[in-house]
Amino acid sequence: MNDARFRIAPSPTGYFHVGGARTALFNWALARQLGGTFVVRIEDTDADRNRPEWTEGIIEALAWIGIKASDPHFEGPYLQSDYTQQHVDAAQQLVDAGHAYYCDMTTADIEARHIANGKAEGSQGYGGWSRDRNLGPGSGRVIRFRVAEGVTIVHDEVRGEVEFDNALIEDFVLVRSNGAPVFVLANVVDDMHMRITHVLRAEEHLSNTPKQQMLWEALGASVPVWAHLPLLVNEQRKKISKRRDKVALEQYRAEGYLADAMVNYLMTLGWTPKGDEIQPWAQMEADFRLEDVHLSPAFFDLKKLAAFNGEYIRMLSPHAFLDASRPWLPDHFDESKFLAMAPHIQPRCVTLADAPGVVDFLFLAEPVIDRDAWTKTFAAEANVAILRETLAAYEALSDWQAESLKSAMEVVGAAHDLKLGKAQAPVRVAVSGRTVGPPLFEALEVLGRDETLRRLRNAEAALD
RNA sequence: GGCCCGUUCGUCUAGUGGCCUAGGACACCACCCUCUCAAGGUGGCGGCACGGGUUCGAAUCCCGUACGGGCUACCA
Repeated sequence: MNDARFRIAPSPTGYFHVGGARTALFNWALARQLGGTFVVRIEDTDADRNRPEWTEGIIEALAWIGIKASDPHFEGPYLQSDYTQQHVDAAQQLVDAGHAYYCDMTTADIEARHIANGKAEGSQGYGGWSRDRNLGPGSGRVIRFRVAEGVTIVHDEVRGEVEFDNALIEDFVLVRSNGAPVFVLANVVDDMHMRITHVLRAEEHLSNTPKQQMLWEALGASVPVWAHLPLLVNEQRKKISKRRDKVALEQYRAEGYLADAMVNYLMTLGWTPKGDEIQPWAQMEADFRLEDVHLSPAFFDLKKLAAFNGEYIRMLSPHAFLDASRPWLPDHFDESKFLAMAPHIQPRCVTLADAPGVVDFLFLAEPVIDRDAWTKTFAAEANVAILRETLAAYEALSDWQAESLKSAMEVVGAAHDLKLGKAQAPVRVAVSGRTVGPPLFEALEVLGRDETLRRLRNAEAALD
């Protein structure tokens, strides 16, 4: 394990954001590729958003996408709230060194001062009015950072050099009047204490990077490698958010997306795998480079995700497919039947949740009849006749193989001058209740002679 | 409003001055295959935001404009 240390710093919100998952994956790929460490720090300083079980949820979500707490490269989770004293101490250190000062002005005071200075109501920015008042600690007082003059240049591994004019950065709050440290401070102090060397995070943080860089320097440390990743946006080109979009990783999992498909798709958001875009994790982990990360936002495209998922479902072995599908399957069913049909089910699924719909008729005591399909199919007299004739032919069949079932039906169809495509319809509806489904004769073979004949007789009786 | 970032087919992208008549994938359309539906195969549709430079030559470099987004809290 070398000195390269990466981190993700999610705030506990009750779910794990797909954007956070993408950031985690990029960090994880690099940490492992470089032989470094990936640390997880839960940023729970906002007391309103803090539930112990949410941390567990984050760890579980990470494990699902392959970031296992048991991996030697994994470290944590740490809770930011455990380090509050360090944050406060750092703020005091900054005050002592003259990099920060106390201020007793409230938001209303600042607003009033703006108006008194002839500025418009709602004017923004704090004028550094308490800078030289030499206030000491006291109730209702915050600690603000004294922003020096000049410019701050952020060296970003993906965006190059980004320059910020310090004059445009107000003396920001480090510690609230209630004594609670603010995000920028806590984030930097923790990163320093955890010896973080690489900060890869979403682009939304680029704007407060100069503030953080000033803190690193004022605290006497050398800044980490910065890398701001392109935002994940929706069709409106806005940052995907809980309010507007489906962002919970857990929800995709619950809907039947495979972890491998999700991981592969997430990796393509802001980076392009070498060669085919469908790639095993090990390959992407080896190929990932910060310099290849894209600059423009990535649209989180559900259709593309679905395509990836379908692709991954088709790659599964029958047994792996069965295991993955279990949560969506009935409590009791004939696994050998499912396994026999698996190669026919897989190409018909976009998510694992689609699996039961394709083959449930094989396991149910009675097929669920789609009334429209039934009515439409048997409105044709010929179809009723075909059903009867097929039943008779099947009763007389000496074996029960897909090939024989197919041949027998071809004979019946030919008598009506119909191709198989048309002739199979009434039997499919009678047995499965639907007009669409897996290959019929293979399904009948799996369903078995007795059950098939029983359903055909039931259908015949229902038509009388 | 200010600051910052970005801009190649509908979407994700390849492309780092000549290999570009701009390649691939998803989506869409057509055809083929086919027992339905899928899957698969073949083909098609479709793009360098705009305007100026630089250069023998620009999607690639520079400037401007437009558009989109992010940030602008005693949220994280």
